[in-house]
Amino acid sequence: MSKAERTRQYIIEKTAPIFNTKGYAGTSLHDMTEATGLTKGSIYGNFENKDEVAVAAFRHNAKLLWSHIQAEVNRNTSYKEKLLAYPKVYKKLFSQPLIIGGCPLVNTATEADDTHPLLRKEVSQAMEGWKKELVNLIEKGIQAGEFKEINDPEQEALTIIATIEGAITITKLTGKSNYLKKMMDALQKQIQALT
Amino acid sequence: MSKAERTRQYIIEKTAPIFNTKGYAGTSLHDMTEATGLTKGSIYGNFENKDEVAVAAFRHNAKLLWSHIQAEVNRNTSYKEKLLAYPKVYKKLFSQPLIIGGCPLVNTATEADDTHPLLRKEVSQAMEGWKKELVNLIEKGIQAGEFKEINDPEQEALTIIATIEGAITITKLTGKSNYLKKMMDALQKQIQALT
DNA sequence: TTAAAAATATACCGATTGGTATTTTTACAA
DNA sequence: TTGTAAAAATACCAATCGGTATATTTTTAA
Repeated sequence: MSKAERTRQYIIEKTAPIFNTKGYAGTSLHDMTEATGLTKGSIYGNFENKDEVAVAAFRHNAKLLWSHIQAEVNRNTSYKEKLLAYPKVYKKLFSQPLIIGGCPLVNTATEADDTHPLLRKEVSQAMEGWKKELVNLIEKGIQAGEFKEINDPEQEALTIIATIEGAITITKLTGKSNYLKKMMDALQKQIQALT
Repeated sequence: MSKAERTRQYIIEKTAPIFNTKGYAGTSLHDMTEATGLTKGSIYGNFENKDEVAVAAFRHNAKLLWSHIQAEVNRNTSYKEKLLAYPKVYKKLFSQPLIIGGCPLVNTATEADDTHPLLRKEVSQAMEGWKKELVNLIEKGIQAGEFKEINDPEQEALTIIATIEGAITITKLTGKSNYLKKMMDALQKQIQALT
């Protein structure tokens, strides 16, 4: 890895938490130089502009969260247990944050949808990927005879995502971790009901 | 209503949609003068600072949404139908937006949680109020014999809110209105299951 | 109708914004 | 070890940021 590649990675890692907490519009170049200890010249030597850093930072955050979830999903063999990995992971995610500032999908989605087409597309693709993964787990679960017949696996997948995303929003806002627990418990029951 | 009071109201009404789409950090004084046709001097003659306008704008948006929902809730007499008013209203809210920029609760919550204590408190109170209202409807429904015994009405209320908030986020992000329909259909089924 | 008060506009402030041209330093291959 | 290319720092830019003191206009009550 060349010096430039290392610096690029370093900038992404240091700025990613800031973009996730302050948002795209709320994060300034000054925030970025402060977090990295580098100068503007250095940052702009490695990135075209703020946009490019923001997109890279989002990808970094999303990848971090995704691999963390996948590790828990892959730990289980049954499709039911694989699905249950989601509420299990998210239940811990508030008290033991993997990524500071909350879920990058929710944060970036709400800010970028009206204002930042590039970032929006990025988040949208991640969201669709997540949905696809859940639909896949549900369909495989049906084929394996674990789940009963479900007319619309996509509906089920979307509802699971919505509950998780909504739960994170509510919990971060109110600061009440028992709210998160209650909602993830409800989600567990919902998944149990698929069998 | 004095001239000042009318202007104050005018500023709130004109800036509220902008704050809801661009966010607090993303809305500039220039945006505000442009939307109102007024000058900075005029705005600052009626408001202390940008914060005060932002809070007033949020309250305006939240009130607009709330009264719209309550109108639909109050149209029904049974508690089940009152609860079903929520998915019914939100199903329409994407194609026929009442407030441009989406749900002010989600938008403001995700931006303000880490950055704007004043606004955060405001949104948090609105969220708790919504939860309280749902818990109330569920408990009354149990008392009236419409719903079966539910150990934790708060859990049910929180999950309903999470599903709605998550659904809005996903739909606004992807732009797919059939996603919203599917999730609200699922929510309807969930409410039906309470009986 | 008029004069004081209230509301609005004008003109300005320093600080910060994102971004860049140029110089200096550092990395690295020969 | 040294020369050169790459990377980083410095110094700067115009534009915009939120905010304010002051001047002007418009309400509004007498």
